Amino acid sequence: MIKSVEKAFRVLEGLSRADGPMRLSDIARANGITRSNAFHLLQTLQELDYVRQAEDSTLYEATFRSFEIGAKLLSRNTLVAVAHPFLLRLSEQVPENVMLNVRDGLWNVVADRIESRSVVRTLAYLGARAPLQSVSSGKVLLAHAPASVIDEVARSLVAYTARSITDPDALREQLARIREQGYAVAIGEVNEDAKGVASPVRDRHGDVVAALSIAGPMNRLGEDTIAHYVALQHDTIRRIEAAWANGWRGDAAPPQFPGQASVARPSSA
Amino acid sequence: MIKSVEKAFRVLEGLSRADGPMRLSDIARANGITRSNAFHLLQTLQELDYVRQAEDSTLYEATFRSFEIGAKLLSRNTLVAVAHPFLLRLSEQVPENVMLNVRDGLWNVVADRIESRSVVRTLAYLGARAPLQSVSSGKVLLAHAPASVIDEVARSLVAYTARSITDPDALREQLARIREQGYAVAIGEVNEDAKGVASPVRDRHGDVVAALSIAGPMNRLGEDTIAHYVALQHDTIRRIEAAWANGWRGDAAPPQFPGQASVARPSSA
DNA sequence: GGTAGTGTTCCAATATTCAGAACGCACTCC
DNA sequence: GGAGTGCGTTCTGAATATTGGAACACTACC
Repeated sequence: MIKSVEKAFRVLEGLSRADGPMRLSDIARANGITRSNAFHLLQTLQELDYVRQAEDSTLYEATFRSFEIGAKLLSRNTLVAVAHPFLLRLSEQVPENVMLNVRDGLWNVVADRIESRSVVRTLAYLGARAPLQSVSSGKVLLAHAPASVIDEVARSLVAYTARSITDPDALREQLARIREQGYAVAIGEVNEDAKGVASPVRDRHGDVVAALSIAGPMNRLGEDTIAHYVALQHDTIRRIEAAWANGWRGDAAPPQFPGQASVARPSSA
Repeated sequence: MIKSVEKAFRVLEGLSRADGPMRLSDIARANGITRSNAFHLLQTLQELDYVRQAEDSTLYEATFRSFEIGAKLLSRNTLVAVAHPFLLRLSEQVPENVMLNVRDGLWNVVADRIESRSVVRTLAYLGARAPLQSVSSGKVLLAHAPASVIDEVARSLVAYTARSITDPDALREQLARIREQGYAVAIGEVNEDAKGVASPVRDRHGDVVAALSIAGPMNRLGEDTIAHYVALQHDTIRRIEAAWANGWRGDAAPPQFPGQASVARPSSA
């Protein structure tokens, strides 16, 4: 573990989480490092363009460059591009957030999302992470994940709310049921008032690569509604899979500009 | 400039740009470092959860964690959240990509985007960066940026295509016109076949904080169409500004999970 | 079964990084 | 107005963290 690298990322993460530009001293304090150390780290991050000093001020803030790394990752994911219009269509038929989720290690990540037009809605920011076992889409992804992943999750179950699953066997049973019925439901396992339904999206080999989910406040998602949403999801997924299988290969590489994350050339060879 | 930090970011950027998992040796070569050095860097990034070894393989790939940093940045931007539904509405009236852009230093960044349903469309992945002077939204943002920013851009004009602006005075003139007429057009200045229109979005103080843009293939965007789109944009922007000014304060903080980018506590105080 | 390449481990040497002190500056509070 | 506090930044020397190279076990390919 290279220490300075760890510190740099911690500092950057801290800045991205802050709700405004931060002072050097506070950054140093928050990360338990000296001011001069923080200064060096920030200067480096600044040269790399991940951090900027707010205009004519000495405060530091994160730039959107870090967004670029992750976004590039997503744009490579042709599924997200293919699915987007279908999500839109689905979103028009449903007064809740519609999301496309992928598994990232032991996490559920929101890869795309259409916000509901309702005023009351659940939180679902793009890129949001949640433990696999605690959200509906995560359960779907987990149910179809390699055994090693399931084992690891089962080994480390923690309760986030009263409804969280904590018994490994109960989890495995639930996953089996999800595989059988083709969808998963999560009720207030992360957020007390939230409820969600999710169904698996498969690639042409039949492997589950994503989960389409609909989530909203508990009281709007009764049993009948859920059943209706599952039907809508399966219908949408059928279309997505067809469009994807139809050889849609994604856009060509986006244009590159100088200074934009260029690869260092090997100096010798 | 802390070298190990720089290398770490270069490696991560490289991985995010690659179109699949990479081998250690190739990573080392691509960054001009030794294998053992690359190994240490990757191991660190792995512990920090920015990099993962593809299942039962020795290949390395970037995780979506980097996406999280950037996404958090965006989610903090309440404008993006407020504007999203309005972008959707606009997108229904227009067969092109609809984008919300913000300025990040000297770059135009796509902060939100609704993809067009048309088959032929321009590239617009979320988080994409382009030089300010070369895209329509960037021109709008530049036109309303502090003088220091304009100066810096004017000082370093480079031609990306034949149509790129290279004369500083011409640029300033164009910016003045943009401020006057309330919108900007860019024609094939980045991508030969692409054309875009953009208009400024202001906060309650009247400062320009974003640009709403519509972009598509050249042949679909004639003069009349442009005029029509500008009208639609201004209409949409009026609604966005109203909704935003109406004290919409964004969602509460999203739930946090352990292990998720936790802040190191100061050890002493 | 040799050769070439790999990912990984180990070690020692030194270049790199860091803590601390020092400085000028902007504030605040008497 | 002047002492005092806390700031961002610079500098320096000490030492530690980082790095390159050699070595290893493995695999893949002739």
